[in-house]
Amino acid sequence: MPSPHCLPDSTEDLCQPTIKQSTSNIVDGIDLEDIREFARTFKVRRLVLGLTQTQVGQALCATEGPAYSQSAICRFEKLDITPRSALKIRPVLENWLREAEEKHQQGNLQQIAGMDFINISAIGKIRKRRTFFSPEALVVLNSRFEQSSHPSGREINSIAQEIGYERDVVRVWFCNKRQSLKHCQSFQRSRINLKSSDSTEEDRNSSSPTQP
Amino acid sequence: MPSPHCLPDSTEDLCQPTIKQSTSNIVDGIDLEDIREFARTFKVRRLVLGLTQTQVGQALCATEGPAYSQSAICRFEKLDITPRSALKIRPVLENWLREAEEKHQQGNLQQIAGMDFINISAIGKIRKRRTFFSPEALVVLNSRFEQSSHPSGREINSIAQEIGYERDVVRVWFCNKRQSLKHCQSFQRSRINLKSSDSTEEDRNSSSPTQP
DNA sequence: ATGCATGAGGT
DNA sequence: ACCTCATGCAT
DNA sequence: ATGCATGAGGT
DNA sequence: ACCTCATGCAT
Repeated sequence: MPSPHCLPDSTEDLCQPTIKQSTSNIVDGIDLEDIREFARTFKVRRLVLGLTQTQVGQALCATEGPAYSQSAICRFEKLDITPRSALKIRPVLENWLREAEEKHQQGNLQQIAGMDFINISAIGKIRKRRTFFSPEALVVLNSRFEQSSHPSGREINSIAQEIGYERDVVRVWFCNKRQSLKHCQSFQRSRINLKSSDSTEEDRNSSSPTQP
Repeated sequence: MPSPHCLPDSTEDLCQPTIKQSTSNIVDGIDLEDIREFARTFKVRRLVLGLTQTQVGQALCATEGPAYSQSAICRFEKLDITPRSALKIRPVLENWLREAEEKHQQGNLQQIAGMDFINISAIGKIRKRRTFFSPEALVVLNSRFEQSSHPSGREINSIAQEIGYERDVVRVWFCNKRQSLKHCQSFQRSRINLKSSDSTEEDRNSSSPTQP
């Protein structure tokens, strides 16, 4: 398990970079380059089979082992996941792909993708409807986040009241915001690149937005 | 040429839908299904060659015929273009692909992608730096756009002043906003779908955002 | 492809 | 009662 | 992949 | 002087 609590309010630092953003080739004894190559060929072979990410996800539901959603497959192909996650998903996709290609060799063109599901939901708890924040609310949320990424309970109450959304929805927004920021380490990395020799253009066009 | 001026301020209507969003199979005598299939196999074969969209774009620069940027290739593969555009790009990609695969059959693995360009810019006019609008400015712009998608010269002046950006940058924002909206026709199309029979849940969770 | 929601596991 | 992390649903 | 910029062609 | 449309650059 990695160390906990490594976001000390400065918008810097990172815990679990995604593979895509990692520059090194081996992390925690995991060969990232190997995973990168598999992700690439997986995508090619999936497309050759003529299948969408959604279809693969449905097909996985029909197998014995663990299943993954379209979202997970999308993130795997983009390498938008931590090495640890990739290590879990990879064998599942690998095994499924092998079997799918075998069936394809024979003529079972129909049997590869899972049947179109008759969405058997309506079982168990109903999931809360997704909240959409208005642009105005997002302005407030983001500016509050810049002030403090870990607002206290009282602060959350006040923010929720200000923008007119449920308290818990605001709390979760901060959780998700923190989580997504962790995957954004590559922010401002290679800056000293080769450019035009003079700095004239650099000065001429200040990118400061407020200048009425 | 299609009819001009078909955005009568109601956020409805559409002139040039993209192929992706078109539901019919033939438009203006162009076989969309045919283009869809080519786009799919183009992507597969590009990936089999191990090339990125960027590399294809660079390779096209090295050929005689017309060249296209990575952006154009991306939009073609996603079918995020009008049928008319697709008809222009398609033969270019088709010819390039054939030649690339021939070279690949022989062993010229290196010669397929264009050489890494030593970006010979700094010739001719310098392009204006891209403007980034702050979330606050976007809130204003979008609300003004809802009021009127074709603000007069005076109105543009006043908006520019209000948000503190150059007048022309604001004008162009409205142009681009109108343009991108045209490609968004599929907004609210299939609404009468099969759902849970009762309407209880429909009422319980009003999606109106402001409810403090 | 991505933003909000869930749930397991932890303090 | 909060958090993180992996992951999914619905867009 | 996508938002702002450019330029051709048009009123 | 405005517009649309196709397209590119830089993110």
